Amino acid sequence: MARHDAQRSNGRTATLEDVARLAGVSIATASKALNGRAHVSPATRAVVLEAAERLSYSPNALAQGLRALRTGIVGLLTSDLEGRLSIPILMGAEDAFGAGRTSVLLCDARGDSIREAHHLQTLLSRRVDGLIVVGARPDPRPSVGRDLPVPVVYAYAPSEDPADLSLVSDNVSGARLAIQHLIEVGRRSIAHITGDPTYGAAQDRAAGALAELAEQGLELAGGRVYFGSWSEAWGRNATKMLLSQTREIDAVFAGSDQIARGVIDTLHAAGLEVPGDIAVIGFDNWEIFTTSSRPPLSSIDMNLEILGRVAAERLSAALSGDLRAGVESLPCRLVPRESTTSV
Amino acid sequence: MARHDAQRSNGRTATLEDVARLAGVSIATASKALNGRAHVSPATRAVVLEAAERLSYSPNALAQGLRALRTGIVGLLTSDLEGRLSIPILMGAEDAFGAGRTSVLLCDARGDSIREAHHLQTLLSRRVDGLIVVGARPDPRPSVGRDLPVPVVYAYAPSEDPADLSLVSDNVSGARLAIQHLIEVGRRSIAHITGDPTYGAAQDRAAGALAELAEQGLELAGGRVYFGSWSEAWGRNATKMLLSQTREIDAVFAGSDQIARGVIDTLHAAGLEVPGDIAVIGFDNWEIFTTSSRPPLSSIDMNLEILGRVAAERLSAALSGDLRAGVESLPCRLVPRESTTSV
DNA sequence: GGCGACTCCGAAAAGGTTTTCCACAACGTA
DNA sequence: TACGTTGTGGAAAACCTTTTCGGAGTCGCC
Repeated sequence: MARHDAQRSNGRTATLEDVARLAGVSIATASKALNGRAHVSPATRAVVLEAAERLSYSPNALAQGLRALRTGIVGLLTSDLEGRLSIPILMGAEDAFGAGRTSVLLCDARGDSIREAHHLQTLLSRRVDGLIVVGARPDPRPSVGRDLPVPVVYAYAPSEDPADLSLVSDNVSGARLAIQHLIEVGRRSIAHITGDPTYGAAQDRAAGALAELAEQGLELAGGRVYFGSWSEAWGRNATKMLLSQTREIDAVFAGSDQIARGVIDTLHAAGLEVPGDIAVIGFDNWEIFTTSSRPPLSSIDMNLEILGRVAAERLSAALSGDLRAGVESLPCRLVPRESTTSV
Repeated sequence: MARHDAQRSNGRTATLEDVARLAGVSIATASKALNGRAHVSPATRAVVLEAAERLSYSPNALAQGLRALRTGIVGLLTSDLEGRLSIPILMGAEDAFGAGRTSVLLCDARGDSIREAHHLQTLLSRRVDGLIVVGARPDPRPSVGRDLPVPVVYAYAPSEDPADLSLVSDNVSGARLAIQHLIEVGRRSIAHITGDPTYGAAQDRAAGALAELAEQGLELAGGRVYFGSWSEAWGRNATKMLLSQTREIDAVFAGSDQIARGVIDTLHAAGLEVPGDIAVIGFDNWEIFTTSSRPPLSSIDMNLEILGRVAAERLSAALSGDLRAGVESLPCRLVPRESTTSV
C-alpha cells in the first residue's frame, strides 16, 4: 500500500491557496493562471504553473462541482448482474463524454427495486449530471420517475413511460440483416430458433426475420418459429426437432449466440457440416461464444457501445436544453464469420 | 425524458437553507435535526423533518464531502474489458461498504497505461477515499505509484511493488481443492490440461495439483502438465493428444472452464461418458460455461466477490490508520456439479 | 506634468453543509 | 431577588474553487 502521506508536509493535499502562496500571488491569480484565463502575464503564469507542479497540485473536483453546479459525473444504474450489457455501454459513454471530463458512477441494483430506489437517491444526492438506466432484459421497465432534477436516458430496456427517452437496439432490422446475409450467401431454406417468447426481443427478431423472408419471396423453413428459452440446451433440442421434421434446410438463424452454439453442436452430432450443409448465424455477438465456437460464429451485434455513446450525447444535449422523449431504435451490425461464409 | 424541472419553484434543488427557512429555524438547527444530533427539541425536529419532506430535500453530497474531507467514493481502476472480473469485485466492495454509504467510480483503462494514468489523475482530483486496482490477468503489474494521498488495494493482479497491498486468489490451494475433490469421488488417474504457461496462474495451479497428487501418493496421468492456451480449441487438442497417448485416465483437471468445455466436447466425440468414464473439473466457475456445459461443469470459484469485500475492508482499515502491505492470498471455493458427481 | 488608457492583480462572494461555540431563556434554589 | 443550571437555538468558520469587479500601477501622449 502506498505510504498514504500527502503532497504537503502537513498531511493534507495541496490547495489552490498553497499554490498561490508559493507563487507569491493571490488565489484569484493562481486560478486564472492554471485555467488559462486572460489577465495574467506570461511571467506570473509561469511562476504559478511551476508552483503547482512543485506541489503536485490537483484541483478539488468537489469544490469545482459545488461552484459550477455541475459535477462531471453521470450515474449508470443497472440491473445487469454480469456487466455484459453495462460494460460496453459504459465504455461507449466514457468515449462520448471525452475521457476525463466525465466519470461514471456505476450502481448495480441487482434486480431489486428497493435497492434501485436507494441507489437513485444516492446518485441524486451526489448531484450527478445525468443518469443512464440499463435494464437486464430488453423489455419495457418501470420509469425511475418523472420530474427528476437531472435528465435520464434508458438504454437497452426502454421505459414504460413515453415521456422518458429510451434507446434500444432495433431487433427487427437486426433480424433482417441476418436473413439478408444468409440469402446473400445463397441460402433459401432458413429456419429460426429463438428464445423465450415472452421477451419482446424474441418477438421482434422473429417478426423481422419473417418480414424479410416474405419480401424476398421465401418461406420460413420448419414451418414455424421455434420459440423456447435462451439456452444452449434449447438450441440443441430445437435443432433435433427441426431435423426430425425436415431436412430441407440450409441455414438457421438463431435468436442468440448461446442458442446458436447448441444448434451447431447438434448439427455436428447429426453429421452435418457448418456452413457446408447448413449455415448458422447467431445474435448478440458475444465474443466468448462467437470465437470459441467451431467454426467461429457469425452474429448480429447490437452495437452497445454506440448505444452508450448516443446515451451520453443525449444527456449532453439535455443539459443544453434539448430534451427528447420516446423510444429511439439504433441499428444493429452484421459480423460475418466462418459459420456462414466458408473460406 | 423526465421533465427535468426541480423540487423548488425557482429551478434549483432544495438546499438546507430552504428547509430551515420553511421550518422557521436556523440552518444549524435544521442540520442538527436532520442528522439526529442533540440540542434540538422533539418539536422543532419534527417541524424540520416535515419541511425537508415537503421540499424533498436531499443533502448535497459534494458539500458534505468538501466539509468532511471524505467523499464516500472509491475508485475502481480496471483493465478488464469485459467486466468479468470487475463486476463481482465491485459488487463485493459495494456490499462491504454498506450500500449507500459508499459509491464506486468505475474507470476502464482498456489496457492502456496512459489512459490509466489519466483516470488515476481524475480519481484523485475527485478526492476518492480509496482505490481498488483490478488487473486483467493475474500476474504482477506495475504499481500505480507510491505516496498517493489515498490508500490503494490491488485485486486479482498483485502490484510489483511489495510496499503495496495486493489481494489475490490462492491458485495453489484452489488447484488442491480440485484434486482433492476428484480423489474424493474415487478418481486416481488425473490429468491436467491448462493454459498459457507464461501466466503465473497456470504455473500455480499446476504446482498445486502436483503437490496435492504427490501428498496423496498419486502421479499425474499423461505424464506431464499440458500447457497451451486459455481456449476451448486447446482443450480439444490437448484432450486428443492425451487420449492418443494413454487411455488410463479417469479424470481431467482443466485450468479454466473454457478449456474444460473443449475437453468435454472431445471426450464426447471419442465416445467417452462424463463423468461416467472421465470426470472433468474446470477453474473460474464462469457461470456461462459451467451451466451450459453438458453435463454442468464442476469448477473452482475464485471468490471474486469476497476479494472485493476484503478489498473494501482493507481500504476502510487503511482510512482508520491500519495500513498493510504485501500479497494476501484468499482461498478458492469448490463448486461441485454433475461433471464430477454423477447423480 | 497631468490625464487617459491599458494591463495586471487581488478582495470577496457564492456554492451547501457541518460543527463549535456562544447567547438566551426558563427554571429551580438559596 | 439573585444566581447557577439546563435546555435550545443561532452565528460563523471551515472545506476549496471560480469569477466578478474594482483598484493599482505603468505607459504614452498631449
